[in-house]
Amino acid sequence: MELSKNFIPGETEIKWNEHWKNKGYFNSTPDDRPAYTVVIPPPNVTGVLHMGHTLNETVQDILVRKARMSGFNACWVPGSDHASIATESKVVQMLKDLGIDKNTLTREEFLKYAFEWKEKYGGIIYNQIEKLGCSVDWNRVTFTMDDHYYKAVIKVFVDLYKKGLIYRGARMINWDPAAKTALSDEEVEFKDVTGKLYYLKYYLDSAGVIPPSGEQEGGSFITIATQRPETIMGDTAICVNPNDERYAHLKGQYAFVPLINRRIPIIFDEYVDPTFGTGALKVTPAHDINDYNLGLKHNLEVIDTLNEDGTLSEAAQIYVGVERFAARKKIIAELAEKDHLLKEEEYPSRMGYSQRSGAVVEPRISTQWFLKMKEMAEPALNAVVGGSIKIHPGDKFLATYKYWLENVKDWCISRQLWWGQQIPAWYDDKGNVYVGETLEEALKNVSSESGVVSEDKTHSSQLTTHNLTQDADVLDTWFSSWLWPMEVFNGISQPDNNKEYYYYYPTAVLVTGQDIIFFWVARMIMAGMHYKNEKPFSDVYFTGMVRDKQGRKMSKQLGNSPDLLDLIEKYGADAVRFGIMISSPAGNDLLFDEASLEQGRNFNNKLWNALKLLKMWEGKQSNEQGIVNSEQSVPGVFAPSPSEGSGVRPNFAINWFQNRLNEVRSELENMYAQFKLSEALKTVYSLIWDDFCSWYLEWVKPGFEQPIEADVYKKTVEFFEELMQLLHPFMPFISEEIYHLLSQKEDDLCVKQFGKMEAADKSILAEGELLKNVITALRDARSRNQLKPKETIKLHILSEKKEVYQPIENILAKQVNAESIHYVNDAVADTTVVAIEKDKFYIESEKQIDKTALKETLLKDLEHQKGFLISVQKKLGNERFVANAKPEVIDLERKKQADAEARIQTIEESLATL
RNA sequence: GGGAGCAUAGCUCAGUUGGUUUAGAGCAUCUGCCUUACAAGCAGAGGGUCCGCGGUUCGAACCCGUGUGCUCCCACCA
Repeated sequence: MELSKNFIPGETEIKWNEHWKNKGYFNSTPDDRPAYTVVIPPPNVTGVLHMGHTLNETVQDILVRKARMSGFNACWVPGSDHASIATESKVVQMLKDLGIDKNTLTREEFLKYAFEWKEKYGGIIYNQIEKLGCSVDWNRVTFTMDDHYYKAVIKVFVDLYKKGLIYRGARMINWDPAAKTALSDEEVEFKDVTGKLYYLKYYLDSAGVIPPSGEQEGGSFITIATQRPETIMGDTAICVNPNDERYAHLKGQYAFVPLINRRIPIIFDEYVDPTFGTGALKVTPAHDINDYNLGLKHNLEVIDTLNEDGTLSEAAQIYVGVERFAARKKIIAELAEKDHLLKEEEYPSRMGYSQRSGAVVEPRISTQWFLKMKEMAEPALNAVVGGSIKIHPGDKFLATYKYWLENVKDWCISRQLWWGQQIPAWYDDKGNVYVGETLEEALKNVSSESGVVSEDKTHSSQLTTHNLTQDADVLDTWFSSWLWPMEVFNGISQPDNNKEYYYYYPTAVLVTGQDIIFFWVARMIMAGMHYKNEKPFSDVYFTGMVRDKQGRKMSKQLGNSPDLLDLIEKYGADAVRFGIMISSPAGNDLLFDEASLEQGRNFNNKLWNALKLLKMWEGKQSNEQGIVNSEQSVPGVFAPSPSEGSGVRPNFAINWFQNRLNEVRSELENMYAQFKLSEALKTVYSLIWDDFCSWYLEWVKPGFEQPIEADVYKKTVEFFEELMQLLHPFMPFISEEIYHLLSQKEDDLCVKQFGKMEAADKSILAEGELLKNVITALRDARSRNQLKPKETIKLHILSEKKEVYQPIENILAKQVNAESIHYVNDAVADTTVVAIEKDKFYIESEKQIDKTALKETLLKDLEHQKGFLISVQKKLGNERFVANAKPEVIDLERKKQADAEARIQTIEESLATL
């Protein structure tokens, strides 16, 4: 079989994706094995996967594949989120481009467009997930507006309403004037901005009757500082601190709102900070949460001067219909003109922006539906604080989580949109509310606007379904996503006798971004605790944010957000997965650089070439399995003395690598347990590249034109297979491909179970290290003496423990290109000497050696050793150290001392021979 | 304003309850190699006052205090 020069990912990926799918490997049904369930954080249905998703999905796939290969019934549920605001605004924009105004459509017409849009673009993310190699169960695809899911959301709403946890009321909420909907507190993002503080004159009504004219002179006034002069028309009071002597004389007085000359009272409240601004505050209950509270306390009128689209309303009297920020400019100009503007100054402040539309959020009083959070929060808090849900990495987020839940406010769950689950509440013309999963059911559950649920038969008998109108609003997207881990198994819609629900829930681990800890993670825990009295997942793994290599957030404007499919096209899915994982320290932000994908591609190539090497050997094996004696041994393969009794002769390289594998497998288990996936990948990478390719394969490599011993070949193939298995969760395609190319097989790697773990033999590993050190040191010496790789040397070893070197001398000779190895008892003249521990290696070559350079190297080493010896001696000379330190620590120090002394002696002797 | 976290090689990070050498890895850099798997490679090397200061300890990158500089989260001061 002819193998291509380099690994070609494209075809391989398609081939294995199809094969895996045909075999149904990733489809899960409950069985006797323990379940390992992961639910994907559902991406927006019409979105595309960005690098953050790529990281997320890769992490999940690694965990799921590892579990699948470790005896678990792995089930990874894919799906997508209807993302009400995001999708609706996209659809509205699409309609606009077609020349259609949403307002001219009926709800049904609009939803028809929206579903068409969803059908058209909803498949993109699924395609990307598949291309990336994600081993999800495609039979379980769930969308948050699927029929059963829709019903589940409605069911939960009705249930919580009946329990008195959901209520409707007029409150100050965050209003998005662009999307024209209410937002939850979490959907508002604050940014620092430099605003301006305007100092305005409010003339006092000393006489109590006559409104001052605009150009009034000499009249007394009170100065108010405000950032938002366009809201003055909504002012209904001026407030000062009762202890502020400057304003004590204003008790019972009134002032006039500039421009419109409305008369407002001056009130006193300790809320006002006398040291801030002028110590006097204008109170606008309709447009500021604090003012709203003050208004409630002092029974002030509420004048809403803004329309829902952010333009000034009729109530403003002036600039009606003008957009709020344009109105601000005009009002400032008019205030200045009419001598109401004393001064303006720069002022740093924070402004709230809508997470979705980017519009500046307007505090607004509005009637909305709310979920009481205190009751929901406590079990969710205990689940994490009590340790039954573990957050990774560490407990970096524990404090944040705890603080949020302890101070959580009620959740505004209604949205003035059409795309989503419509609130199952109906109203009659008397203001009564009927809540139920269906209209018929709702009729049985009438309640007054603010009242409690009652079974009022008189109402229901008089009313028919025609008299009622359903609430036009839909529910917040997160009010559906918080049921995700349950409802993907129909746990809410059909909880009874639901085998799957009991088998798969709670899920194993949730992998998500730390930015949605409140939106989603905390609320899923709430829903889980409330409806199943069981956590939704045992572990939460937070990935960091993906940034570009300069540390900037990825964004369309900057053009630094690469297209996933382009990257897969260019480097291959395995390389993309490798690249993003290798640069991804758990929980920290990741600086994305295409260079790491190149590294992944290069790694593919390395694997491919190792495969090619083995395929070359495959046809060239010696048949005398286990019979060849050491004198006739295949060059390059060391054949040590037969092990007692067995007749099978272990080979040092094989023995060493077997133990390296054992050692690394146990390290990997620890890393997986701690979700240190990036480190795990690094470990596998290094095991393959360094230990296997650079050392092991070179050690067992037969000489030119020589066959490889059949046993050795067989073992090497097994090692390679085992390495592919370790690599598989990270790089599924190439590992599966190589696994099949190595030998004919019936099974597939993606479902091959890991073998038993074996303990590693430390002494063999130590011997391997010694061998590597000797080889490296000798190569370094060669390099310093400018010996060409082809120039051979004669190696003389001066050691008290020949028996250590004899078994590995074949390997050693080959690795340092020595034509012979001799053991000596004295220094060899005119050679380069290398000292390792207590042993000396003399390199004899035809080339003249550079004594100066050699001397320099030895002196440098000597200096280092002496310095080290002093530090050790200092320690051991310290009585208190000897008295207090643990015996094993002292022994270690003594050994260090002895070693250092021996080495110093070796080096000095070597110097003497020069 | 409240809270959390970070600071180790040019860059990105490891460094397990304080003692396995005078601190490791990958990338980048430098040197030598077209060696019959791989130049997307091989071999080798250089590079660090573990942010500053103080303390605890026989012993500190690690624990404590303090200063400096970053990052994030939360919060209604006009």
